[in-house]
Amino acid sequence: MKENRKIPPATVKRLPLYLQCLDLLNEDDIGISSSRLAELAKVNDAQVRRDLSYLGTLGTRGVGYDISTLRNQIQLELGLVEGWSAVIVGTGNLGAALAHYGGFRDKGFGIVGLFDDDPKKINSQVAGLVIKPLSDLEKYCEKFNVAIGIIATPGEHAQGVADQLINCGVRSILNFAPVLLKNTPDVQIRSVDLSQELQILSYYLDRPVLKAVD
Amino acid sequence: MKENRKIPPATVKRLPLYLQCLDLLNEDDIGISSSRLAELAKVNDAQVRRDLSYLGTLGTRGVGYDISTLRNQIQLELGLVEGWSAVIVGTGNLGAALAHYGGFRDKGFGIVGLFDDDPKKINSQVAGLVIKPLSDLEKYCEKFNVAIGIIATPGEHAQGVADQLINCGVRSILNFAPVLLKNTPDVQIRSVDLSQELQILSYYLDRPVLKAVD
DNA sequence: TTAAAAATGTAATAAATAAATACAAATAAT
DNA sequence: ATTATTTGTATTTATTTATTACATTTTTAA
Repeated sequence: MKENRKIPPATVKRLPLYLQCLDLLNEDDIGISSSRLAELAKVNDAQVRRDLSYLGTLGTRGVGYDISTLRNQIQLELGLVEGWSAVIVGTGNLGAALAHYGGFRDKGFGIVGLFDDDPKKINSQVAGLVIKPLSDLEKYCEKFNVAIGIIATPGEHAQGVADQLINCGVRSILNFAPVLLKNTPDVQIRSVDLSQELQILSYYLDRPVLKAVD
Repeated sequence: MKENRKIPPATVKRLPLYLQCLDLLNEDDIGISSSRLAELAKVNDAQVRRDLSYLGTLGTRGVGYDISTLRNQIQLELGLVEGWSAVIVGTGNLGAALAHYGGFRDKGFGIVGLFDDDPKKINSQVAGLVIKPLSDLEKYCEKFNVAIGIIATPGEHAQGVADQLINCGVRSILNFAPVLLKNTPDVQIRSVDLSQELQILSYYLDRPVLKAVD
């Protein structure tokens, strides 16, 4: 059980970034300073130290941080060592892209099931997994102790799918459908809306002076 | 030319959301109050009024907002009526998914080109578009006055592609590659890192009490 | 051995941002 | 004419985020 240290959301968001930056370093580097990491991540060096301090006392004064310790601690804090299982619901182009996406496995997530309700797709394979009907969802969730549901359905089915996932005990949802899902206590929902991202970009298109944040 | 009203980033981020909510309304509804819109978008009603006030005086006191006026003004402000052209670079699963994704066209963005440097892919078709080599990028950007570049390549090619896009006059980039792109003056870069999203979700997995923001 | 340089950890501060409150002004309904 | 509704916005409050500053620790080098 993790301690109940509360890490500010802005910091949580930067932790994966730091992890990414660490991967850019030479294999044989063993230490890194906050200022170097700050440079790679494009943030202030005090910010790096403050962020990392939430994970404990990881560095050595006058020396810096040990890279592998740092990597381990960030992974630990983010919960990347538990080997969470995930399912993908919706196997259109986006669902298929997500199923093929190697970045999930690299970070310790295992895609254990692909679901769709189109009879033409059921039993066909994508990324080495057989597409199953949604009626099999509960069975899978129990069998694999699925923690994360990834929704890649059309908007109109997303809420129904979310309800089913939650019903099967899934506590975290990554939603790619362009809808605002109802939020449920104790269920974490994160949405990525591709079209909204483009719309935001569009606002700044005319305005080279303004600075987009986030 | 748009006025130089500066809209707070948080508001800019909610505008596409309001647009999405308006699409949920009945065809024959003609008006909506800030409180109803707030309910749909799950924000405070004063927040809605404040956000909308950045676009001008759109509502009528005692009455509410005219839906079509609202929709038009938000679209105008976000620059969704200019019909921006976009290209997608990288035609793996994600690139293909993006090419097929209807949400872009719905919002007025036109995908005018698909690029890849894999000789096996060049000249094949995806979503009705012929995949072209990167060497054709400049020609396309001129011909279609491309404003937006969408990067869906592996991480290691992303920076090079970004440089090429910028070189061709593209001022806005939506990056799906898991790398932090160098930022260039007057170029807007927005990144969506699928794996990072999942990592953030993972942090909150154990901690049903904590609240994820953004 | 001592002093200087390098680097972390964190308290304190400052800045930025966002949300909520409150209410005058305008409109509609009765 | 009166009451209810609803916007627009000034003001306040709260929250979050980022920065500064510096004591502390370690290493290096004279």
